[in-house]
Amino acid sequence: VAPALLGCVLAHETADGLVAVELTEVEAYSGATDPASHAYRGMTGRNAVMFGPPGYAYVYFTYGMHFCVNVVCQPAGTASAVLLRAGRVVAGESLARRRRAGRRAADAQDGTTAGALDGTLVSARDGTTADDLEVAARGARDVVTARDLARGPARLCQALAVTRAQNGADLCAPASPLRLLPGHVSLSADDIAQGSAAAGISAEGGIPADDAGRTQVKPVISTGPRVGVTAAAEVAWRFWLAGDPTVSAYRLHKRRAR
DNA sequence: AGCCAGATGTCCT
DNA sequence: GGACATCTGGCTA
Repeated sequence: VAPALLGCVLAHETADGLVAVELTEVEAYSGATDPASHAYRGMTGRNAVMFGPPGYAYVYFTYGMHFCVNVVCQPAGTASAVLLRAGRVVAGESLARRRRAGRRAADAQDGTTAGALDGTLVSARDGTTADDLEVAARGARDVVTARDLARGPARLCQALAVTRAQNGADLCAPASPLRLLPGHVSLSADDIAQGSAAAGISAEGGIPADDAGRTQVKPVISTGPRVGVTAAAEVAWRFWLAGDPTVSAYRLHKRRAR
Protein backbone atom coordinates (compact mmCIF):
# COMPACT_ATOMS: atom_id res chain seq x y z
CA VAL A 1 0.00 0.00 0.00
CA ALA A 2 2.80 2.44 0.87
CA PRO A 3 4.31 2.92 -2.63
CA ALA A 4 0.80 2.92 -4.12
CA LEU A 5 0.01 6.01 -2.05
CA LEU A 6 2.80 7.99 -3.70
CA GLY A 7 1.24 10.44 -6.12
CA CYS A 8 -2.15 10.22 -4.43
CA VAL A 9 -3.65 13.38 -2.96
CA LEU A 10 -4.59 14.02 0.66
CA ALA A 11 -7.08 16.86 0.97
CA HIS A 12 -8.46 18.52 4.10
CA GLU A 13 -11.41 20.87 3.97
CA THR A 14 -11.96 23.06 7.01
CA ALA A 15 -13.85 26.26 7.77
CA ASP A 16 -10.69 28.11 6.67
CA GLY A 17 -10.64 26.43 3.26
CA LEU A 18 -9.15 23.52 1.38
CA VAL A 19 -5.53 22.41 1.39
CA ALA A 20 -4.37 19.38 -0.59
CA VAL A 21 -0.98 17.72 -1.02
CA GLU A 22 0.30 15.16 -3.48
CA LEU A 23 2.11 12.55 -1.43
CA THR A 24 5.82 12.26 -2.21
CA GLU A 25 7.14 10.25 0.75
CA VAL A 26 5.65 7.53 2.96
CA GLU A 27 6.73 4.82 5.38
CA ALA A 28 5.16 1.42 6.03
CA TYR A 29 4.66 0.08 9.54
CA SER A 30 3.56 -3.48 10.06
CA GLY A 31 1.92 -4.03 13.43
CA ALA A 32 2.55 -7.22 15.32
CA THR A 33 5.79 -8.14 13.53
CA ASP A 34 7.37 -4.69 13.44
CA PRO A 35 9.16 -3.47 16.59
CA ALA A 36 9.12 0.07 15.18
CA SER A 37 5.32 0.13 15.01
CA HIS A 38 3.21 1.76 17.70
CA ALA A 39 1.07 -1.38 17.52
CA TYR A 40 3.93 -3.79 18.21
CA ARG A 41 3.08 -4.23 21.90
CA GLY A 42 -0.63 -4.54 21.35
CA MET A 43 -3.63 -2.24 21.41
CA THR A 44 -3.67 0.81 23.68
CA GLY A 45 -5.87 3.86 23.81
CA ARG A 46 -3.56 5.77 21.52
CA ASN A 47 -3.15 3.20 18.75
CA ALA A 48 -6.68 1.71 18.80
CA VAL A 49 -7.56 3.15 15.37
CA MET A 50 -4.77 1.08 13.81
CA PHE A 51 -6.56 -2.08 14.91
CA GLY A 52 -9.77 -0.98 13.22
CA PRO A 53 -10.83 -1.20 9.57
CA PRO A 54 -8.60 0.14 6.77
CA GLY A 55 -8.98 3.52 5.14
CA TYR A 56 -9.03 5.54 8.35
CA ALA A 57 -6.57 8.10 9.70
CA TYR A 58 -4.38 7.22 12.68
CA VAL A 59 -3.12 10.54 14.06
CA TYR A 60 -0.71 10.65 16.97
CA PHE A 61 0.89 13.43 19.00
CA THR A 62 4.63 13.31 19.64
CA TYR A 63 7.52 15.25 21.14
CA GLY A 64 5.01 17.30 23.07
CA MET A 65 4.12 19.43 20.05
CA HIS A 66 3.79 17.58 16.75
CA PHE A 67 1.11 15.54 15.02
CA CYS A 68 1.72 12.85 12.42
CA VAL A 69 -0.88 11.10 10.26
CA ASN A 70 -1.00 7.48 9.08
CA VAL A 71 -3.34 5.55 6.78
CA VAL A 72 -4.65 2.34 8.32
CA CYS A 73 -4.32 -0.37 5.68
CA GLN A 74 -5.17 -3.85 6.97
CA PRO A 75 -8.52 -5.41 7.93
CA ALA A 76 -9.89 -4.85 11.43
CA GLY A 77 -7.97 -6.87 13.98
CA THR A 78 -4.66 -6.60 12.10
CA ALA A 79 -2.74 -3.43 12.94
CA SER A 80 -0.81 -1.91 10.05
CA ALA A 81 -0.36 1.65 8.83
CA VAL A 82 1.49 3.92 6.43
CA LEU A 83 2.96 7.14 7.80
CA LEU A 84 2.55 10.09 5.43
CA ARG A 85 5.92 11.81 5.60
CA ALA A 86 5.82 14.52 2.94
CA GLY A 87 3.90 15.99 0.08
CA ARG A 88 3.72 18.80 -2.43
CA VAL A 89 0.95 21.32 -1.87
CA VAL A 90 -1.35 21.28 -4.91
CA ALA A 91 -4.26 23.32 -3.53
CA GLY A 92 -4.69 26.00 -0.88
CA GLU A 93 -1.05 27.07 -0.87
CA SER A 94 -1.66 30.46 0.74
CA LEU A 95 -3.66 28.89 3.56
CA ALA A 96 -0.98 26.25 4.02
CA ARG A 97 1.64 28.98 4.16
CA ARG A 98 -0.32 30.91 6.77
CA ARG A 99 -0.53 27.78 8.91
CA ARG A 100 3.20 27.21 8.55
CA ALA A 101 4.34 30.84 8.74
CA GLY A 102 6.77 31.84 11.41
CA ARG A 103 8.05 28.36 11.93
CA ARG A 104 11.04 28.57 9.71
CA ALA A 105 12.97 31.02 7.57
CA ALA A 106 13.25 30.23 3.90
CA ASP A 107 15.90 27.71 3.01
CA ALA A 108 18.57 29.70 1.21
CA GLN A 109 19.95 26.59 -0.42
CA ASP A 110 16.94 25.27 -2.25
CA GLY A 111 17.35 27.57 -5.21
CA THR A 112 14.05 29.35 -4.78
CA THR A 113 13.57 32.86 -3.49
CA ALA A 114 11.19 33.32 -0.63
CA GLY A 115 10.64 36.91 -1.63
CA ALA A 116 9.39 35.80 -5.03
CA LEU A 117 6.25 34.72 -3.23
CA ASP A 118 5.21 38.34 -2.91
CA GLY A 119 7.03 39.54 -5.97
CA THR A 120 10.19 40.67 -4.22
CA LEU A 121 13.47 39.28 -5.42
CA VAL A 122 15.79 38.05 -2.71
CA SER A 123 19.36 37.98 -3.89
CA ALA A 124 22.85 38.22 -2.51
CA ARG A 125 24.34 39.14 -5.85
CA ASP A 126 26.29 42.33 -6.49
CA GLY A 127 24.13 45.41 -6.70
CA THR A 128 21.95 44.45 -3.78
CA THR A 129 22.23 46.96 -0.96
CA ALA A 130 22.59 46.11 2.69
CA ASP A 131 19.11 47.53 3.25
CA ASP A 132 17.72 45.27 0.56
CA LEU A 133 19.22 42.26 2.25
CA GLU A 134 17.93 43.25 5.65
CA VAL A 135 14.41 43.70 4.36
CA ALA A 136 14.65 40.42 2.46
CA ALA A 137 15.94 38.58 5.51
CA ARG A 138 13.14 39.94 7.66
CA GLY A 139 10.61 38.83 5.07
CA ALA A 140 12.19 35.43 4.66
CA ARG A 141 11.97 34.84 8.38
CA ASP A 142 8.19 34.81 8.20
CA VAL A 143 7.85 32.92 4.96
CA VAL A 144 8.01 29.22 4.27
CA THR A 145 9.07 28.13 0.81
CA ALA A 146 6.66 26.02 -1.20
CA ARG A 147 9.05 23.11 -0.92
CA ASP A 148 8.96 23.16 2.88
CA LEU A 149 5.21 23.55 3.36
CA ALA A 150 4.62 19.81 3.83
CA ARG A 151 8.19 18.47 3.86
CA GLY A 152 8.16 16.18 6.91
CA PRO A 153 5.32 14.37 8.70
CA ALA A 154 4.61 17.09 11.29
CA ARG A 155 4.88 19.87 8.73
CA LEU A 156 2.42 18.00 6.51
CA CYS A 157 -0.06 17.84 9.38
CA GLN A 158 0.45 21.50 10.16
CA ALA A 159 -0.11 22.56 6.54
CA LEU A 160 -3.29 20.47 6.40
CA ALA A 161 -4.44 21.38 9.94
CA VAL A 162 -4.52 17.72 10.92
CA THR A 163 -4.65 17.23 14.69
CA ARG A 164 -6.07 14.86 17.29
CA ALA A 165 -9.52 15.80 15.99
CA GLN A 166 -8.81 13.88 12.77
CA ASN A 167 -7.79 10.66 14.53
CA GLY A 168 -10.15 8.01 13.20
CA ALA A 169 -11.33 10.13 10.26
CA ASP A 170 -12.65 8.22 7.23
CA LEU A 171 -10.19 8.90 4.40
CA CYS A 172 -12.22 7.13 1.71
CA ALA A 173 -15.71 8.62 2.04
CA PRO A 174 -16.19 11.21 -0.73
CA ALA A 175 -17.91 13.56 1.71
CA SER A 176 -15.23 13.28 4.40
CA PRO A 177 -13.43 16.56 5.20
CA LEU A 178 -10.13 14.65 5.24
CA ARG A 179 -9.90 12.36 2.24
CA LEU A 180 -7.54 10.52 -0.07
CA LEU A 181 -7.89 10.87 -3.82
CA PRO A 182 -6.20 9.20 -6.78
CA GLY A 183 -3.25 11.16 -8.10
CA HIS A 184 -2.32 12.43 -11.54
CA VAL A 185 -0.17 9.39 -12.05
CA SER A 186 -1.50 5.95 -11.27
CA LEU A 187 1.04 3.23 -10.68
CA SER A 188 0.44 -0.34 -11.75
CA ALA A 189 1.47 -3.26 -9.60
CA ASP A 190 4.36 -3.78 -12.02
CA ASP A 191 5.48 -0.18 -11.64
CA ILE A 192 5.49 -0.55 -7.90
CA ALA A 193 7.39 -3.83 -8.01
CA GLN A 194 9.95 -2.37 -10.41
CA GLY A 195 10.27 0.76 -8.32
CA SER A 196 11.06 -1.30 -5.26
CA ALA A 197 13.47 -3.53 -7.13
CA ALA A 198 15.24 -0.50 -8.59
CA ALA A 199 15.84 1.02 -5.19
CA GLY A 200 19.37 2.23 -4.84
CA ILE A 201 20.22 2.03 -8.52
CA SER A 202 17.71 4.58 -9.79
CA ALA A 203 19.16 7.94 -10.74
CA GLU A 204 17.90 10.84 -8.64
CA GLY A 205 17.35 12.92 -11.73
CA GLY A 206 14.12 14.68 -10.90
CA ILE A 207 10.72 14.38 -12.46
CA PRO A 208 9.74 16.51 -15.45
CA ALA A 209 6.62 18.53 -14.69
CA ASP A 210 4.33 20.83 -16.62
CA ASP A 211 3.41 24.38 -15.63
CA ALA A 212 0.87 23.13 -13.12
CA GLY A 213 3.50 20.95 -11.51
CA ARG A 214 2.00 17.71 -12.76
CA THR A 215 4.38 14.94 -13.56
CA GLN A 216 4.49 13.94 -17.21
CA VAL A 217 6.24 10.63 -16.88
CA LYS A 218 5.97 7.61 -14.64
CA PRO A 219 7.89 8.52 -11.48
CA VAL A 220 10.73 6.42 -10.17
CA ILE A 221 10.22 5.18 -6.64
CA SER A 222 13.20 4.92 -4.32
CA THR A 223 13.26 3.03 -1.04
CA GLY A 224 15.42 3.14 2.06
CA PRO A 225 15.43 2.83 5.84
CA ARG A 226 12.74 4.60 7.83
CA VAL A 227 13.51 7.92 9.50
CA GLY A 228 13.97 8.25 13.24
CA VAL A 229 13.62 4.52 13.82
CA THR A 230 16.01 2.42 15.90
CA ALA A 231 14.18 -0.89 16.03
CA ALA A 232 14.26 -2.68 12.67
CA ALA A 233 16.46 0.09 11.26
CA GLU A 234 17.56 -2.19 8.44
CA VAL A 235 14.07 -2.53 6.99
CA ALA A 236 13.78 -0.41 3.82
CA TRP A 237 10.12 0.53 4.17
CA ARG A 238 10.43 4.21 3.38
CA PHE A 239 9.27 5.01 -0.15
CA TRP A 240 9.62 8.30 -2.00
CA LEU A 241 9.45 9.82 -5.47
CA ALA A 242 13.05 9.87 -6.64
CA GLY A 243 14.44 13.36 -7.04
CA ASP A 244 11.38 15.16 -5.68
CA PRO A 245 12.48 18.24 -3.69
CA THR A 246 9.63 17.93 -1.19
CA VAL A 247 10.97 14.63 0.18
CA SER A 248 12.27 15.13 3.72
CA ALA A 249 15.92 14.86 4.72
CA TYR A 250 16.99 11.56 6.18
CA ARG A 251 17.87 11.75 9.85
CA LEU A 252 19.46 9.08 11.92
CA HIS A 253 17.75 8.37 15.20
CA LYS A 254 19.39 10.12 18.13
CA ARG A 255 18.65 8.91 21.60
CA ARG A 256 18.39 11.68 24.15
CA ALA A 257 20.97 12.01 26.89
CA ARG A 258 19.86 10.75 30.25
C1' DA B 1 26.82 17.03 9.40
C1' DG B 2 25.99 17.29 14.08
C1' DC B 3 24.18 19.02 18.49
C1' DC B 4 20.49 20.72 21.13
C1' DA B 5 16.01 22.50 23.19
C1' DG B 6 11.32 22.50 23.19
C1' DA B 7 6.43 20.30 25.36
C1' DT B 8 3.64 16.77 26.83
C1' DG B 9 1.45 12.29 26.04
C1' DT B 10 2.17 7.49 26.55
C1' DC B 11 3.76 3.52 28.46
C1' DC B 12 6.68 0.97 31.43
C1' DT B 13 8.52 -0.11 36.04
C1' DG C 1 8.30 8.14 38.91
C1' DG C 2 10.78 8.25 34.75
C1' DA C 3 12.26 7.38 29.98
C1' DC C 4 11.53 8.71 25.58
C1' DA C 5 8.98 9.58 21.44
C1' DT C 6 7.40 7.71 13.37
C1' DC C 7 9.88 15.84 14.92
C1' DT C 8 11.19 20.65 13.85
C1' DG C 9 13.85 24.63 13.96
C1' DG C 10 17.93 27.14 15.50
C1' DC C 11 22.65 27.04 15.98
C1' DT C 12 27.64 25.63 15.43
C1' DA C 13 31.43 23.87 12.80
